[in-house]
Amino acid sequence: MAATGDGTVGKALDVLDQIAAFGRPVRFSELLDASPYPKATLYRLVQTLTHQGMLAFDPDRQSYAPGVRLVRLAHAAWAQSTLAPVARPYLDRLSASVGETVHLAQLDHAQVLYVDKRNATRPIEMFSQAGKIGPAYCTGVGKVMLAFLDDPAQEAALAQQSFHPFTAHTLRDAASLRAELVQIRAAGYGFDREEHEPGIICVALPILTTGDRLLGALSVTSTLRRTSLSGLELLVPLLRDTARQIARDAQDWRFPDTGIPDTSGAATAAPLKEKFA
Amino acid sequence: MAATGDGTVGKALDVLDQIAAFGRPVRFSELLDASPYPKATLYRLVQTLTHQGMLAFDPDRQSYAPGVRLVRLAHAAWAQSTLAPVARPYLDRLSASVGETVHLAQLDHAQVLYVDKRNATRPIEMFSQAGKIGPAYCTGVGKVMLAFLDDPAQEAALAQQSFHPFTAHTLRDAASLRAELVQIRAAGYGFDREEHEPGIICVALPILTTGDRLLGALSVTSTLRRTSLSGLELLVPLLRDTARQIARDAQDWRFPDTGIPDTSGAATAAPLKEKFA
DNA sequence: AAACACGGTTCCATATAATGAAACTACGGT
DNA sequence: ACCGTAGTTTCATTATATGGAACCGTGTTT
Repeated sequence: MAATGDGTVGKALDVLDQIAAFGRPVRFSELLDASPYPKATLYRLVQTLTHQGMLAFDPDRQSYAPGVRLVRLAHAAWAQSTLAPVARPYLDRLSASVGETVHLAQLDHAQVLYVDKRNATRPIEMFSQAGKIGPAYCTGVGKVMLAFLDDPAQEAALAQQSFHPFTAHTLRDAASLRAELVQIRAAGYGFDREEHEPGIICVALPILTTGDRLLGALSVTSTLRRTSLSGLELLVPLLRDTARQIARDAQDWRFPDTGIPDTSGAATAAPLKEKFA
Repeated sequence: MAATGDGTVGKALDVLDQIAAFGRPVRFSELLDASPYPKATLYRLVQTLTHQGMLAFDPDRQSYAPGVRLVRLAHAAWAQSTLAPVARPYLDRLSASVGETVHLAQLDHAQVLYVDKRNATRPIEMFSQAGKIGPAYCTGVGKVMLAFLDDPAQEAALAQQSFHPFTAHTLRDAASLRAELVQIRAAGYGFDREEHEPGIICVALPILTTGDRLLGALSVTSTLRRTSLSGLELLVPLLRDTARQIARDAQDWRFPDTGIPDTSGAATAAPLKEKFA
């Protein structure tokens, strides 16, 4: 984690992460126990974040949770900095044609970050699932993305995997994972062989630019009751097409007119430019 | 906007907001033009944010956009600090029974923040996703929420409305809005009469605690081609039930055991507690 | 009831980090 | 080679964050 180090802002964001990691509202003292910062400092950081709407304080429960301002900000992030908006129509199409759960993921801090998803039955596009993170070493999308990282990045990422044994099939160490990554790289796709949840399997492909830079990954998930690894493997050509199309669009992805000085209609850019005593 | 004022962190978050508001990647100089901060200061703020993953820098385009770390953080915020997780099953049920677009919203800085959504079975393409914000004075959920704010809060919120005339039906000023809010408060529900988009109408209800504290709002949206205001009005009883159920659940909403000292299994809380020279 | 412990909040002298004017560098154009 | 624009670094100054300790309010123990 490249975190702490950039002054006060870094510390504040640390605290924010820490609170988010709890996954539930936390009391100040709980935070303090787990924090490297002294009481008064932590207190002020939390105050500032709360005041800024990055944290929400529940007076009843006397506890802090990530605030709604994050949801607002994240929408912008999701719409601009993830593959989701580009990939959307392709995911829809893919989802319609395979009828199974489809995931779109990117790599973030050596972890899998799901940025979009299609359920077998119902299409829902937002971060009820998008925004969720998962382990890289035991998911289809995770392994595939690791496989297509360049060597230094891959090593760095491997070093950060926890290798928690979720199932009997979970890879146990960096060595076996490394071996599989080689295979994945050669094949161009990979599987999750019940490594994360028993009975759940998936096939995944990387989304690569023409220059082989890793953008993300795509997967179709199912259960052993419904299909098999070789069944999923039949989807590879379709997935490969989809991935390629997404990659192509992602490269073309230009945002409207950075030249024209934005004399459009409604409020787009922020006002600001006032004094700030 | 309660923003600027809390030191460096406040400024950094200002900048983040500003960038998010652009809605597209921005160059440093564009930012500078719209920023109250001097070059060097802004530069360092942006650097810090980028280094922290709150911003993403695209070297090709030489521009900044909100970063993926926000998506991760927002997932936690969405799951913990919005009505969405509580309301989910009720929205599903409502959506299934009315077959029209359903929105769940909360109020954030006098604006509407959509926190969840169900698409119509025959979807109409329009705005909105979770995390998206919208105006309060010309949407069903917005007006309904304003109506059930207590007086000082309502006045504060009214003062922040822009009254941009989206359509011929958009309310033009605080006076006419205030008049309608009184009616809405009396009726217990409100409409959007093509005030935001031509042809689009909706009926909305507040979600209130037993103590009449405003939690959020719920709406069903449709088009004039498919139904009418009186058609939508027929849904009010169903919506009222749904809103009440959500409110009830939201109040019961207790998070697991703030008492037990968390000696559970996997990695939940953050590590930290290391030195930070 | 007094003493205590605990979570939370405020103080204040000090250390540290942020500031911003100006100087500098890297490009792209001419 | 020259200029202009966009982005980056420097450095003395100033403002801000820091954190040990004291303080407050509330619930608990003796």
